[in-house]
Amino acid sequence: MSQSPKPPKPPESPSPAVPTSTDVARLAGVSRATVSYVLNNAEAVRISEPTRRKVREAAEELGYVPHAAARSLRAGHTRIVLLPTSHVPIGPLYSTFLNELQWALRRLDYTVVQYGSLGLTGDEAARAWAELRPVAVISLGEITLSEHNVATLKRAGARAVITMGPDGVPGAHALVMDQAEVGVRAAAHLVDRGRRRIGVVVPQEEGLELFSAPRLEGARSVARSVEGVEVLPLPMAYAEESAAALAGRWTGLGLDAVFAYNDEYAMLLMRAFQDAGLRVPQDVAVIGADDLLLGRLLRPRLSTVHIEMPTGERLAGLVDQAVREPSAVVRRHDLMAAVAVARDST
Amino acid sequence: MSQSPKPPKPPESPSPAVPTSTDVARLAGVSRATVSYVLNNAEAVRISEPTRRKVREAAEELGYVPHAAARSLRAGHTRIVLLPTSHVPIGPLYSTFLNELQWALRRLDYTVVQYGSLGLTGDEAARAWAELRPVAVISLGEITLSEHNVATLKRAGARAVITMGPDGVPGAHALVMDQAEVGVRAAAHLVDRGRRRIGVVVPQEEGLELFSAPRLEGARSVARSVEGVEVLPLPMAYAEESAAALAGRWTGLGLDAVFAYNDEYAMLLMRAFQDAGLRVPQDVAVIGADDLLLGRLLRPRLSTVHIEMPTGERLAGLVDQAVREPSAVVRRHDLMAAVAVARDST
DNA sequence: TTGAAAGCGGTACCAG
DNA sequence: CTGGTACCGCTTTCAA
Repeated sequence: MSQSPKPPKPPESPSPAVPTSTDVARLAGVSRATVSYVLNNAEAVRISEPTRRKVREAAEELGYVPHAAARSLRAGHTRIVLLPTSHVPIGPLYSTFLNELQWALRRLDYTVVQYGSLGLTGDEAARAWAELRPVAVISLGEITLSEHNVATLKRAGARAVITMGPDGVPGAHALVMDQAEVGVRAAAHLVDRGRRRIGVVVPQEEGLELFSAPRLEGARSVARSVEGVEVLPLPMAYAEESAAALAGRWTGLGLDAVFAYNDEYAMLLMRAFQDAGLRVPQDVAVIGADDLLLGRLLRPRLSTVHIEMPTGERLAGLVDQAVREPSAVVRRHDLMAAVAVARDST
Repeated sequence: MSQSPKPPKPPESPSPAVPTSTDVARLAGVSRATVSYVLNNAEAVRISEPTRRKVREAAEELGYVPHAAARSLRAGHTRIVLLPTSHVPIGPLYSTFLNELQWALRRLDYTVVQYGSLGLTGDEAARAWAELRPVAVISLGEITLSEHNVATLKRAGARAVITMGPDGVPGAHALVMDQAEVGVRAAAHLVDRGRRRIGVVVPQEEGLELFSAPRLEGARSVARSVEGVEVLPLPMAYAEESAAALAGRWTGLGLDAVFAYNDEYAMLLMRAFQDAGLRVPQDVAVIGADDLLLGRLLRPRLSTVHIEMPTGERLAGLVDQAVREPSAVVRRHDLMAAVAVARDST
C-alpha cells in the first residue's frame, strides 16, 4: 500500500513508535537476551534480583508489550484456533454453543480467529486459513473440506483439524453431530402419534441447508422404513406472510402433520394455522426442534425435539487434547443426542 | 513447551515440514527475492514470463502458503481487527449485528479475532490485545477502557479504537448506541397510554447490565420528568418459574404497566400474567424491546421498542475509513435509533 | 550471571 | 531482469 514517503524516524514524534525489547534492554542497561529471560520468567537461567527489577521497571515505564507475531514466528507455531463462521444467524442453540466454545478456548489460552469464508472453495479456504498457521481448525461445515485440504492445513502446522457433521473427512477428527437424527426423532414421534402424511418445513433462507437438508433426510428415512408414511418438503421463509401463505394452501396438501425445521419456524407456522382456522393438534400436528424456552409460551404448548449439545468446555478440551497429542486421541466422537419432547401440539 | 528431542530434519519424514519461500526458490532455481516478486505480482519489477511460470509451478507443486505472521512482522502492521466478545448470549439483535460486522470486515480483507476477556481489568485486557498488534479494536463495552488503555493500544499500532455505548473515551472513536433511549421510548409510550406506576424488568442473568442498566435509567428519567410517574425495578430471570413468581406477587405491587427489558422477557412475563388470570393490557400493559418477529405471535400482540441498528457493512466501512485515515474522520457517530411500536399489549 | 549472535519467513532496497 | 542482503521482533543456544 502506498506509504507516504516520510522519514523513518521523526525524532520526538507525538506517538513514539511501539517499544521493542531492544528499547527495554537499552533503558535497563542490559542485553535483549536478559530482557527476554526476565519477562518470561525463564527457569533455566538465574538472573540476579536487581537486574530483574531493573528490567521490569524499564518495561513498565515504556509500556512494553511483546509482539505476538514475532514470538510465534520464532517459536515455530501459534496458538491460533481457526473457527470458520457461517454467514447466516444459525439460531440460539448454536450461537450459544459457539460462544461457549470461544470462551473455553480462550481460557485454555488459545487465540480464536473467526474466519468468514463466504464464496470460497475448499481449496481457497484451506490456503487462506493455512496462512495463519493455526494450531487447530474447527470447521462446522460451511466449507466442505477434502482430504487434500486437510493435508494442506496439517502441513501448515495444524495439529488438529476438526469437522462436525455426519461424515468424516480422512485425516480429520470427526465430531459427529448428525442433524439427520433430529429429523428422525421428529418424524418418528409424529408417526407414533398416528400421523401418516408429514410435511417438513425447509427454510428458504440461504445457508441453512447445512441443517435443514439432513433434518429433512432424517424424516424421509423414517418414511422409507414405515409403510404408508409420506414426507413432503415445504419451502417457507422466516416471515409471517410466508407462514400465512403456507397455512392458506394447507388443506389442499392433504397433510396431517408438520415438522417445522425448528421451534421458531414452528411457532410462526402454528400461529398461521390458528389464524387460518385450523386446529392444532386435531387438524394438524406441529413439532419443532431445539426446545426453545419461547416455544412453551404458545397455546397449545409446542412439541419439539430437544437437542443435547456438548458444552463448549467439552469440545475445547477435546481440541486441546488433540493439539497436545495428535496421535493419541480418539478421532471420532458422538456429541449430539436428540430426543422428542411431547407437549400439546402433537 | 517441552519439545521431544527429535533430530531437526528426519530425511523423508511423513509430513515434510511446511514449505517456505526458500524451498520454492530452490525448486524453481531462482532467488527468494524473485519468488516474492512473482507471487505478489510486484508492479515495480519486471520479471520474465518463463521465470514467473517456473516460480508459480514450483509454488503449486510444493503447496506453498505464505506465512502471515512473517509477512506482517516485516510489513510492520497487521490487518487484525480485535473484537472483544461478551460471555453471555446477547440476544438475536446484537448477535446478528456482530455476525454481519464480522462478515463485512472479512470482505474488506481484515482478519477478525474474537477475544474473550472475562475477568480482565482494562489494563490487562489492553495489554493482552496489544500483543496481537491489531490495526483496530472494536470494544462493545464488556471491558471499560480508560484513556490510558486506549493510548496503549494506539502505541501498539491500533489506528482505530472504537467504543460503543453512551460515553466516549478520550482518544477513541465513539459509536453512540445509547440503550437509555430504549428505556425512554418504552416508558414514554406507557405514560402516553395513561399508565403511571411502571415496573421495569431487570434480568438477573449476569453480563446483561451493559444493556439493562441504561434501559432502566432511561425509564427513570421519564419518571423524573413527568409528575406522578413512578418506576420500580423488577429482577427476573429468563425462566418460566421466575416469570410465574413475579406474576404471582404482581397485584401486591400496585403497578399498572411493565417494560420487560426485551421481547423475550416480555413474552415470558405476559404468558405468566395470563396464566395468573391477569388481563393484558387491561390489568397490566406490557411492552418489550428489540421488535422480534416472535413477539407478534402471542395474543395480544406484543408492543415493543423497535431498535434501528446500523448494518454491519456500515460499521465496517467506518472502521476501514478510520484505519485508512485516522485523523480525517468523524470521531463520533450516532448509530442507533429507537422507536416505540404500539401493538395490542399496551 | 550476562551478552553476542543465529535464526524464524518474508519483503524490498540496491547492485549487477 | 535477477540476486544478494539487511532488516522486522523475539527466543535460545553457546561462550565468556
